[in-house]
Amino acid sequence: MTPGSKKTSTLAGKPTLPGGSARIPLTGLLDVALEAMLAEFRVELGAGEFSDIRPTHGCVFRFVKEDGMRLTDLAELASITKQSAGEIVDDLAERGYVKRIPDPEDRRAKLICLTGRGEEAQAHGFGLFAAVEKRWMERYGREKVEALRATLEEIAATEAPGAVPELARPELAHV
Amino acid sequence: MTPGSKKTSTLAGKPTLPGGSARIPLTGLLDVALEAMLAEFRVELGAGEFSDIRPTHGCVFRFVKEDGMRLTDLAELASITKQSAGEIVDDLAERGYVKRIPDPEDRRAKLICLTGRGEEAQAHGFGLFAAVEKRWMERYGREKVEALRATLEEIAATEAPGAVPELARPELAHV
DNA sequence: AAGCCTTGTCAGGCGACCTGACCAGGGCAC
DNA sequence: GTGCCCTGGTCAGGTCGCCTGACAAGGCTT
Repeated sequence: MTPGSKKTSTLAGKPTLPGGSARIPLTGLLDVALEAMLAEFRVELGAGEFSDIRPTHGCVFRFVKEDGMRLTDLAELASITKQSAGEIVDDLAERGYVKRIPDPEDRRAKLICLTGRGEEAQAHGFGLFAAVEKRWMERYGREKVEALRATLEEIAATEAPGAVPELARPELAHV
Repeated sequence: MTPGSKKTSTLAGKPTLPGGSARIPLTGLLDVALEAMLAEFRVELGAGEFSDIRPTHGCVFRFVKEDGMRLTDLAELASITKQSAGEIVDDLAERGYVKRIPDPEDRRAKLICLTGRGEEAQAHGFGLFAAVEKRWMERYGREKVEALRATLEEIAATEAPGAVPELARPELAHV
């Protein structure tokens, strides 16, 4: 395995305990699955038109609202400081994926919005994620992957309702 | 959500697509579940006797073999460079969790071994992981968590057989 | 208008990785 | 045996993604 294949969230698991009867911690399994999926995603993202998008940029595409969002709110959602968020947004702005427009309601604030190219990139990335998931259904069975998703959706809605808003509000799930 | 609650693997998901019908990428769900579990683990680890163990150290406890392991092999398993692995091992050695003993078969090499305290820490961490999983069974239902584990074990055995050796060799699973 | 919160930026620092260069020891070919 | 190349580990230096601290500009309350 090549270094640079992205860090594995450490402390995440441990194969065998001296006794021999050990189960691998669930965290280790989640980590392996996550990294494997992300690896496929990154390969495809890197091969396409939007290859200058780095993992760090993800928080913007992941959380920014359609009609723009303040830096402070973005930082809050992404669980990073506003300084870090600002840096990421700067970078994405230089690359033409987002722009800052003045917030009409507060002259201190700016709304971070995707540009046209930004929306293309978002849709592209989203499509890649869907493609990877489809491939995994073929690889492991549709039912298994769907059951996996269902359980994880329940967990995510409980553990991080802020990060997955529509799961926390079921009435929006069938729009 | 406080910054410092550990980075969320970015690029991992995105709630709603302009259209509205979006599914959150599986990566985003895996990420939320993983981070939530690790958060519980870290709180408990930080509260106990082994609070000086940092996430980075995990790769050692996760991968080191009972009878020792060469740095190069550890680095390979953990998907990091041997330089990075060396730094981590240094740190853990200063804290008394591992020691390097000369490899009898190759005078260039040293075997990285857990000390007594290291083994205690490993067992402790392992116990914490089991406790978190048990709590999740109570929270989400035993069957769901077990199904989750079963699917993830299959995925892990396929995607990263090296990192989860005994899953890749089913004959060892029932020792 | 005074004082106190916010919004976002500037400056500086740190941890966890990386690449490149290197030495000591091993494993051949000859 | 003596070159010669390969491998295990270390030293040096750099990058990236995040952090804390300090602060100016604008809003809100009294």
